[in-house]
Amino acid sequence: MEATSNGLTKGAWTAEEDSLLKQCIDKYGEGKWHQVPLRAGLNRCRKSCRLRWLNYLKPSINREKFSTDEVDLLLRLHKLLGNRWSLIAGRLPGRTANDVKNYWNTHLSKRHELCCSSKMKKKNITSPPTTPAQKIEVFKPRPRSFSVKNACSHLNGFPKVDVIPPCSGLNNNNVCESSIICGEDEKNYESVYKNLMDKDNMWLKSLLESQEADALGPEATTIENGATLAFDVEQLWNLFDGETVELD
DNA sequence: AACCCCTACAACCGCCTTCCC
DNA sequence: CGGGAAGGCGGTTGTAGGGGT
Repeated sequence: MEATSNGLTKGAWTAEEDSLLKQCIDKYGEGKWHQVPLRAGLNRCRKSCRLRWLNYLKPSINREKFSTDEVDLLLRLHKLLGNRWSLIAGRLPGRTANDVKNYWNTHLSKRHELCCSSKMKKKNITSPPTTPAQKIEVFKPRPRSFSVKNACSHLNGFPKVDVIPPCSGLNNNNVCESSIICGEDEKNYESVYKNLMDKDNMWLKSLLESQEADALGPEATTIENGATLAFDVEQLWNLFDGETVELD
């Protein structure tokens, strides 16, 4: 444990600090993180307290190893959403964004790279190291949280949610297309989006909007009229090219 | 036994968005 | 409307622990 210049403690949390934080959250509930250090008697910054609770102490956290199903879902959601860890974690009950991010970085990112490089070989694409990569326009992610007030704002007019194409190897600029959005084909993007948002696929809209309110598992998402829409990953995937993900 | 390397994951940091005054 | 505070996010770093040499 070390102290910062402003006197706050940094580094690994002690069991005593964990206990104090837990007692504080039990008593006052989550939120008002700026008040937590004072209430709990901790010499930690608000962000540190929030992170410790959300990533480690929260009772709902699943600390088991990722199951095959979870890995499968993670791979597919990452393909769809990119590095939107909080969104991905929202569909994996008990998993935190940090868990998902760490798991991806340690277990799956390499597999992802291998996938790209093997497809590159398949397509007989050789990398031209002397050619500098051309700058690709990328659709920036929308704000990470949707407030109730603005829940549908991104659905009015042309939205800016990411649509990540399945990994199909490298493009002409030697860049993996599964991690970027090529801005050159906006019409195609629009058609894909319309397809995703048409009446048969409103579950995706629901998926995007359900981040704040729901604590649902990946199986079902409830919409306004009370109907339950199946969160069908296969259906989602078939909207792109139906590529299957091979697991170890 | 000592050293090195790798993996896993907790924690930090900086930035962005939202909220409130 | 502008500015500051708070909440939240993704990227990155630090480090403990395990395995190999």
